[in-house]
Amino acid sequence: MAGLKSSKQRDAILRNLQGRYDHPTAETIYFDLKKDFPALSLATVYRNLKVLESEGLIIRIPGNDAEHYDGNFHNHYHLTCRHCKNIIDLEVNGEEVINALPADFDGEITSHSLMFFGLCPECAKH
Amino acid sequence: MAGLKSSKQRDAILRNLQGRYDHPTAETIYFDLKKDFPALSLATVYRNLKVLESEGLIIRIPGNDAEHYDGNFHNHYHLTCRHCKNIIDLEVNGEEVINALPADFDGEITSHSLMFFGLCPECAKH
DNA sequence: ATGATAGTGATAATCATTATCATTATTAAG
DNA sequence: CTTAATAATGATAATGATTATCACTATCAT
Repeated sequence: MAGLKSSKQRDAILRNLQGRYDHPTAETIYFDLKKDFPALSLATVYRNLKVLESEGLIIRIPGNDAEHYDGNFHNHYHLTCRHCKNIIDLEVNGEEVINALPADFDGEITSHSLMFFGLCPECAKH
Repeated sequence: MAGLKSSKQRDAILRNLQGRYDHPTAETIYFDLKKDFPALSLATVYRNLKVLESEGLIIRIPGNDAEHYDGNFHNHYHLTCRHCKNIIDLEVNGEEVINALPADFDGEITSHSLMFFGLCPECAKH
């Protein structure tokens, strides 16, 4: 990888993200890792989230307030619930999403992110 | 509409957004409307973009830096180009996107936004 | 071992977005 | 046509997430 040296902090951030199924913000990860790395700096978390994202190891989910991150993106289809404001994972047939693109599109697609808006099953019950 | 009074500024913001096919930020709209409303405040633009969005008249496209807005969303499928950083519209078969949802999903979907990442046709040519 | 360079922690700086507030515009009712 | 209620505005201060900076440390190829 182009000019990247390994770092315990970066590894820990990636492992943290891969070991959970919610979509934390930089700050959430920061407080979480403070237990293992008391000297950890918030700036380091932000820095490495950017690096990990550009390496394609995690994805960024733009939220209303802060950026959220996801380290388990075999599927990255999300629903933001307008009631409880949570961002939940959705199972989606990715094949069909790709097929929705016109055949003559001549750009280059490396990934995609499908975001649904509405109510999560929990809130839909009222 | 619940407790909304009409305002020239809000109308102008909506018309501006509907009359263009790029995806401007609040600031871009602000400078654009300054010509017609010299006294316009940036806060007014931000305020009304929020109102218009919650009324479902425009959509918000989270960008890398600032929020972008779109007033022509018969389709709201976008590609963010990793090279030129532009956000361009894509023609997409929305039917197939909806079909990608599992039949037994019991939440409620009101809208969706499909974002592709990669290179726009222009940048793909190098 | 060592030199080159990427990474870190601390903190200041940035800057998009919000909140506040006195004033003005809009609207419905008398 | 007043008037009272309240939403909207413009100006600006405040907020808060993200970045930049910098002195120092860790990593790694040679």
